[in-house]
Amino acid sequence: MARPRKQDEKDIPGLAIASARCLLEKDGLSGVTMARIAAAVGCSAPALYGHFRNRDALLRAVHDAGFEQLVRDKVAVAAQTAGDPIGRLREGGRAYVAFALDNPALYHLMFNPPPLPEFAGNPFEHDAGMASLLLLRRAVEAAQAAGYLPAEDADRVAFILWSTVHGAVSLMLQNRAPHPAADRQALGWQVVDSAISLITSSRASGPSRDA
Amino acid sequence: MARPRKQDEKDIPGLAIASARCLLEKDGLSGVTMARIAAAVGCSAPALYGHFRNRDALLRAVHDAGFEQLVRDKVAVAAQTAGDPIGRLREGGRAYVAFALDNPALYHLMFNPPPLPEFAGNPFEHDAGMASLLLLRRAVEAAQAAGYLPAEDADRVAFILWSTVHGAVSLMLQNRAPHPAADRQALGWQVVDSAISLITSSRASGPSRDA
DNA sequence: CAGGTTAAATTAATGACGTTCGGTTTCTGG
DNA sequence: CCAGAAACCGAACGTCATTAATTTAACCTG
Repeated sequence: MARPRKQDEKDIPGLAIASARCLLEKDGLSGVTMARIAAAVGCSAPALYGHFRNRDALLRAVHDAGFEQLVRDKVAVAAQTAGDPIGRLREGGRAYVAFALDNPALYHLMFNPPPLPEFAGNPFEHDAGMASLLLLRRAVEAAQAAGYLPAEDADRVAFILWSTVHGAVSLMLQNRAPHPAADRQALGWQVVDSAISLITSSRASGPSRDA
Repeated sequence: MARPRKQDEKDIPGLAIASARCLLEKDGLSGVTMARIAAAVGCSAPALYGHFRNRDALLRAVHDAGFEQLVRDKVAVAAQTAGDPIGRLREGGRAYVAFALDNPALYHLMFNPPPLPEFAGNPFEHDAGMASLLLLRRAVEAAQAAGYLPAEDADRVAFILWSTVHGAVSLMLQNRAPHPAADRQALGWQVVDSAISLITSSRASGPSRDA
């Protein structure tokens, strides 16, 4: 019972991430213990330390895997909305809402990641979440090419759109939306539409901000 | 060394909440341990259990205290903006941004509260956060009385405004805003102004949503 | 004012968890 | 076939939240 035979090799990193994600949705973050992950993988807890520096690093890997799936979802939407920048923004936003509502605990982890001292110096470079912002910025730039918000900074517009939708699903996942029992997806879609109206209403008149 | 003399009585609940809040901003959530809180209060760790059911309950008290301060801040703003609904929304939003940026760890706790099984059945009734939403809704209703967004549901508009600003400060506090080194307060104010433009741009034409 | 009950702490103990250590088995390169 | 590296396990350690047993002060009740 030490090193396994080659035929018995297991993909411990992959299984650990998948098991942790499963435990996360089932029992919440505090239910994700090294011992339980190991039991689900079929190894001992110390074996996980051969593949992840510590528990936070494993959770960070789950976090990254979540963003990778989110990016995949958004790329799939983008492929179906070529030539329609506003439609792409709308469908991308709806995919985002669906992802958050389908994976609430994972979404929570993605936006409340464990602090990683090794990356503290430059979180921007190592954060998988920024890839998803890049996709959004490209969609905003496409909308600008179609005549919307011509004078605005695409990064800033993308940030505001992301803020609105992220804020809404965050509040919904904590039962802080009005009428908590009501249909969450419908509310999420309304928020997406309101955010997009910030852009669509701009074609006739310039933005009305004053800062 | 058991029960203290009356002259030595301490306000353990109050001191514990204040100490926990101080530790929270200094060392993060994982630095807030019962032993450290007790040391700061000047008592032993088990003594805290006479005033709080467990650590989560103590953190929930910190969470509630944070919302109480936030509401105080917003009430102070409201007192200075009587008769100017749009100005009240703008200044209220700026006060919100300032609170979040001044108390980042507390803000994080307020919007990622520990799960309380005893209140799981009806979080709406027991959540101090909802009081702050009520203030916002009143401001929206005042704006509607002044002719903005006449046909919209005030709850829904308030939720969207809150979502936008909350989402933006949440992302900023995690270094997920563009240009992370730039002035955060300025970006927060821009977001507030953009959100308010959703309302101000509505007086001429109705909302352009389609859901 | 004596004596018993309650209240509010204390120290000690328990149990779960993350993590490290030492040893054992298997793989790999010569 | 053999040395060394790699991968894993069981046991052990330290920290932390929480509970148990105990002590002392305050509060009645006569």
